[in-house]
Amino acid sequence: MTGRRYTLSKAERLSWKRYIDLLFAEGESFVAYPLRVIYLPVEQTMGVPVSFLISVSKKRFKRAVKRNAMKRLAREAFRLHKADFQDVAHAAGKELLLAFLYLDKEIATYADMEKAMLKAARLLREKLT
RNA sequence: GCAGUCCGCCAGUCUGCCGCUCGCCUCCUUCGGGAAGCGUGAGGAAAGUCCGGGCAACAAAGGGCACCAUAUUUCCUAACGGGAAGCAGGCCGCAAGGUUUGAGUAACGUAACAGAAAAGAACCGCCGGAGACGGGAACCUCCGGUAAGGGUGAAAAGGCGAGGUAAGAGCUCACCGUCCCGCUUGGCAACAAGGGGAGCCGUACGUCUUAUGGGUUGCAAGGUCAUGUAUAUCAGCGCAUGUAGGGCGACCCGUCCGAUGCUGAGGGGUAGACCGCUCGAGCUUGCCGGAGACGGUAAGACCAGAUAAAUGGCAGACACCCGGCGCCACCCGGCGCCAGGCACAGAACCCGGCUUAUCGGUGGGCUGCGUUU
Repeated sequence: MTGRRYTLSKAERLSWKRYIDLLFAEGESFVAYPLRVIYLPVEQTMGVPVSFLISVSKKRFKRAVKRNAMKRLAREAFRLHKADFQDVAHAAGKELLLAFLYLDKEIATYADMEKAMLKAARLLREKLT
């Protein structure tokens, strides 16, 4: 097998209430518009280098279809650039908990989302090194 | 052919790369899982959560009152406040057809503005009589009759014609309308048509009355397993001559109970996992019954089960729609190029409805108008 595999397993999706509470309580945040990123480096617990969640507020998109569309876009962007985040975590010697909150009130395109995700990875690298 | 109307159907398609859910199967495994292959994966409204059920937990002797909902007839259905076909009245349309209302009225209340008056109605008008003088007429005043006419209003005391009268009036008569009937015919029925009788006490809304129905909460229901931490309880050990402390007792003696520590067992239970969970008042096709909603029957297939919540992203091609330009054409229109658009909307326990949102495409029935034979 050559190159990276762009998969996204269940373990990489943050779903445990305990860790979500921990992340929102103790994590630090910055904005890579239209995303707000909340992050928290933790000791080896999850078994994967990076786990994440995406949230789109009901306030900004009333219809479930639009919320889902934004979450899918963000998820795709993360999936295709997951390696960047994994490198950061590896460099810091810890595991990363991440939350992406969508801030805009308008529907974004994939290109916008990809740009935001790359920016987020870059900023995160600066913060942790 | 154009315009309209009703009932249906569809809800972009294909290819490549990357990815997700669940199932089957093979292999690997540090038993957590991982890898390859095959299959599978949103709607007509999945929506709003407005009705009705199933299912679940809890509650519950029986009856009455109150509260809420419903209210023409027959049928359909598991059930419904839903649906089908009717009935009666109103409104819209040339028509096909659409739309809306529908238990009862004994009693009580309200009916703005306008108008004399909103229920036992005289403002104007019409008519008669009386009033000073021989009589008459007009005007005026008073008394009385009159609901035909005027005007107001959403609504004015059955309509219209004739007779009748001082003028009028169902006062009388014909027709129409209304109400009544142990009537006749048709219809399961609401009701319709006919016959006979009555000279004819309005309408809307609310209170009210009658009939029928209604226990509460919802799958975050409810159940199973249960790591870590703390802990009820029990056992053993330790601490005591059974200590500190407490009960009996006025007090002493006595007697009974008995912590705090450690180890183990262990009930409830948090995170989390699993069941509930998807085979069903189901779906597809055919046939039969029915005017229809719908019912019956035969065959076939298994058709989402996610859970910080899968069904997606990127690229390209085609189809469709709208706009612009060019060419062809008498017209309807056709072809090419360019740019843009391609709806409403995402299962969350499951069904039956209702309501609301929706770019567009398409099939059939019927109606009106036009044309041809």
